[in-house]
Amino acid sequence: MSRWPTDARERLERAAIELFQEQGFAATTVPEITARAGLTTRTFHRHFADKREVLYAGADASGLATRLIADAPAGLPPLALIMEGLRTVVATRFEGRREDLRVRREIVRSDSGLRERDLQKWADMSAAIRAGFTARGIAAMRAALLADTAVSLLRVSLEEWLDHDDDRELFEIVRTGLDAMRTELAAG
Amino acid sequence: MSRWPTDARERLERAAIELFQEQGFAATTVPEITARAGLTTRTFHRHFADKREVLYAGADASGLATRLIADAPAGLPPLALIMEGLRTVVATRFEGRREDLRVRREIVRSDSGLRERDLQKWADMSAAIRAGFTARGIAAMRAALLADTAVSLLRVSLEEWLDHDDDRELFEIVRTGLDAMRTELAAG
DNA sequence: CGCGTGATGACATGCCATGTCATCGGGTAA
DNA sequence: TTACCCGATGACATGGCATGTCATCACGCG
Repeated sequence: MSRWPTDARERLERAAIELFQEQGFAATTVPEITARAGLTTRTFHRHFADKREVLYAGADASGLATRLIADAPAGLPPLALIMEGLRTVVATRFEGRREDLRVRREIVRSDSGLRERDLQKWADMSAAIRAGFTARGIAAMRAALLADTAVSLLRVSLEEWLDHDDDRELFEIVRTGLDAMRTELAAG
Repeated sequence: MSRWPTDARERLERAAIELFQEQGFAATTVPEITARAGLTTRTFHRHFADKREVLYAGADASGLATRLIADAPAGLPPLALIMEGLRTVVATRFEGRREDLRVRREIVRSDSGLRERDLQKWADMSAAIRAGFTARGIAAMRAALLADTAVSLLRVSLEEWLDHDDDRELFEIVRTGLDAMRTELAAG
């Protein structure tokens, strides 16, 4: 055992999300969070770069994307790789967490700073995918377009999934989105 | 004539960008900017919501996108509308400003907060396009995917254009990008 | 000629983020 | 066992951003 309970980070995270739900993100101060967690402000910023980052603790979709691309069979075409990757991401990070994700989405929507941070996280994921593709020898611009397409597909599908309450599976929506893009681009 | 020179906003903008180039964004304080412009901090925040926003004064690509979609002929297919819109945006906002845009890009790249703000601006543009499409009767998810595709095309092409120094025109790169996406999606 | 209006200045405040140093328990090696 | 190092936290201080509030003052309008 350590001198302090070892779950400081988790306590801060729980306290923060509770307070965000109770009072809103902007109305919650860092001292309030640390008071509820029994810690100090300085310690909060040792665990999280800023007040927004606490909402993304343990997310790291970029790391997962990097691994999935690196581990994919060499011959797999990029688009197939993307769909396989999205299937895994959906299964491990989204499926079964719909209510939790709705709560988080409401908090993010309520604050402009959080919306910007959210965009940054998606951009990080896109950058990771792009890097994975360039590492596989795909040209820069093609890799960037593929990465953006993958992220857009996932993000738009996620919104659709959270908006509605039917029992469509998220990945099914992703596949529908891909078909939509296909016909859109083929037609023009 | 007014009591004060009427160009307060422009003076602030010029002073800010000068200082950002001289010392960097983070190292420049709002009082420094206002001192150079001969104004006060409070006045700065009357013209710009925050220190980052000064870099996007008079940009408003979202407004342009909204107008372009609203004014487009009713029968025009979405993808054709996008390419026509991108041609206009490129011509009126980007073409001929390559060096200026490179300077701004360097400033944005240097600061994480600015990178997030930049993403927000692109997201605003995507939202404007999406709204324009839904107003034309296109279903929500299809509109969102189209909007993201348009913005991604523009953004990736812009990066390519700024990265290189040949005399390829920006819109030519956009067209190449569209072709790349087409073959990508058709192949898989 | 007096008054409203709009832009600015002056002042104060709350909070975020961060640098620095002290403290203290636990693990490690001699 | 003991002495020492390490890592996590507390305590304190500081700089800067963003914003609320009220006063000031020229201009134009009736």
